[in-house]
Amino acid sequence: MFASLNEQMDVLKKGTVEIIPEEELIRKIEKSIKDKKPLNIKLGCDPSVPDLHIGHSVVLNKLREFQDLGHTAILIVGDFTGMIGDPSGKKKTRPQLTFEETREHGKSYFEQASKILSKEKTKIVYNSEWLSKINLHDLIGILGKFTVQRILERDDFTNRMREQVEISMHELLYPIMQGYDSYAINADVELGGTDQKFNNLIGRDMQKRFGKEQQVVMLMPLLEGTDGSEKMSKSLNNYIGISEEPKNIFGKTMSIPDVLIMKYYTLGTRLSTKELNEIKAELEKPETNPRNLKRRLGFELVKLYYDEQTANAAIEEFDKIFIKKEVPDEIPEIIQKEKDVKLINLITANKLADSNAAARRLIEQGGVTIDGEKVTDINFTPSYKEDFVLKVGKRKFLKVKIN
RNA sequence: GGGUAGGUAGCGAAGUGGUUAAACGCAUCAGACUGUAAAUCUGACGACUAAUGUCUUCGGAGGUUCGAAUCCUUCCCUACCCA
Repeated sequence: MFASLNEQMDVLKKGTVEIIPEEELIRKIEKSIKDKKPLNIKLGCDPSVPDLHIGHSVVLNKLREFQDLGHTAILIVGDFTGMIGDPSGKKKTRPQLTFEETREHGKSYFEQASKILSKEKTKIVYNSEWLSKINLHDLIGILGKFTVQRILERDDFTNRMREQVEISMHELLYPIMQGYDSYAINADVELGGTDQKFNNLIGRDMQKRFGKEQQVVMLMPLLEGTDGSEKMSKSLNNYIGISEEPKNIFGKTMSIPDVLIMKYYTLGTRLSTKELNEIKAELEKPETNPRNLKRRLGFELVKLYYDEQTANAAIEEFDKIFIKKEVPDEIPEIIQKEKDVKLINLITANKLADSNAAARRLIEQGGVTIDGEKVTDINFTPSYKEDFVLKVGKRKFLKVKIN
């Protein structure tokens, strides 16, 4: 029923940065094959994030691969820890969420994650189940097993100390609580991004200190966003959301720098090692135009979250707008009744620009066309005699109908 | 509780009485080019206005002044040192 050790390790090591310790994972898998018992794979999800993006998909894809190998995914919704906020990679204290908010986000996280995970093989638990039951007495017992130095060791805290940025008391507890989760659910393996190394290792410590078998920590790389430098995140607006419209998933993929193509293939899709090697070879050929591989990447991503047909349609639309510079098939329409509205006001009223000043700037800079004709007069008023297509900037279209 | 340094546009960071809607960098947007929402180059980047111009903004509130991000009073917030 389980794949062989080598097959499993091949899949699991794909794209993975670090396995701590690898021998222990091998041992666990051997034992699982022998006893026909799946491993518990823990993934903590952060309910402060309402929308999942390709960056989150990196660990989720790995978790899916574990599932495909027969193991059990345990998704821990950090509804309790979410009230603290993970200090990982943060320069500031996070805003604290209420319990209700974390619950809601947790639900939506699971719904979105289901696009990647196999629902039947996913156990979903909320860490408030056990964390809310810990009283101060228990907490003192747990805290006594760790030292201040051990907690302050982590980079984020060290940096914040150095840069004189505040650290709130409750943030120190975050790794402890997350580590306690591993103990509570008997995790065999904990998956996480490399920024989770510290937290995940505390989980290992925690299990050891309470006399349990220790989890193996598996770390996945962090995926850079479409800007090519920063980690993908919603706040930096360099993300590709997995629930976004197909044309946006595709378009945003086309905007990643060429150097990231291979990384996105490896971490964002679930192509096999063999397929990845083929793409890599192709990419390295001097006669290859990277654009074509980026197109295929965009196709694969849309296919993953929608289907093949939608993916093809997304390519077509992209070509139409950006290569042939034509008008897409489906664009928003309005019916314009008033006849003496100036173009500037028409643009602002339909939210194609934030303010009249912005609309004026767009016209001045040559970013506005009517039926393909560039408009440069900022005082222009359309005649409103027949329907026309208004294009503002690179990708905002509006069909104005006269009734 | 005492002391010190701070809080400036989406972010970072200049500016310490008037030519400051506020340098510069990043981000963003537009144009040119192309292999594309890549790269590069050019430009724009508070709001209203056809324009001259007007209004709002430098943690909050009040004040001094012809004139304040800049001076005074008071309040709020943060870091560091001492206790």
